[in-house]
Amino acid sequence: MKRHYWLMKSEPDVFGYDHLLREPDQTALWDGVRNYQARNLMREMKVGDQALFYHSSTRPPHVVGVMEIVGEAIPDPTQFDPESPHHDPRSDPEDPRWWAVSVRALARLQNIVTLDELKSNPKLADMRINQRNQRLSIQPATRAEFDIVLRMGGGLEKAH
DNA sequence: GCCAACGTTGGC
DNA sequence: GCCAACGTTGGC
Repeated sequence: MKRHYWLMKSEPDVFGYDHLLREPDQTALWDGVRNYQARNLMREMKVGDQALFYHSSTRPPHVVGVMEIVGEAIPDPTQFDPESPHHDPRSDPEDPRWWAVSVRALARLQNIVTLDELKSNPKLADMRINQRNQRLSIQPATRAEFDIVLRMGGGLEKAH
């Protein structure tokens, strides 16, 4: 079965790579996604897929590490939680609107790869983040792009 | 804090 | 179905 590759954004102040490392088993539900395109992409994810963890809304924006998809999409529980900032009162529990995958931290990059570096590498010109629709919080990547970013980051750190 | 890009909502 | 108004994202 073919493994697919992704880029997933999160604000480090809200939920960064360090937060993921502190979770039990370094595993968390990627909840709170409230964009249909991003949701649809999450529903395509399979166990074993890998994703770049991208820190947005920070200076400089950058790729920080790599995650593995360890659980396919389930209904995002935060949509039904009135206390959650992601609560969606219009979502029907019988037909949930929002879904979330489980991710596990694999390893940090030796060095972060900044958005500027992603932009200035001609081999990454086709990456979504360098194009229209760049704001999508979940983006597909090719294996080649994934590998290039890892190389730009000096490879992965040894397991934590 | 600004604002461009883009998505969603809802009146018509 | 159109599109204006409004909301969100996220780099700068």
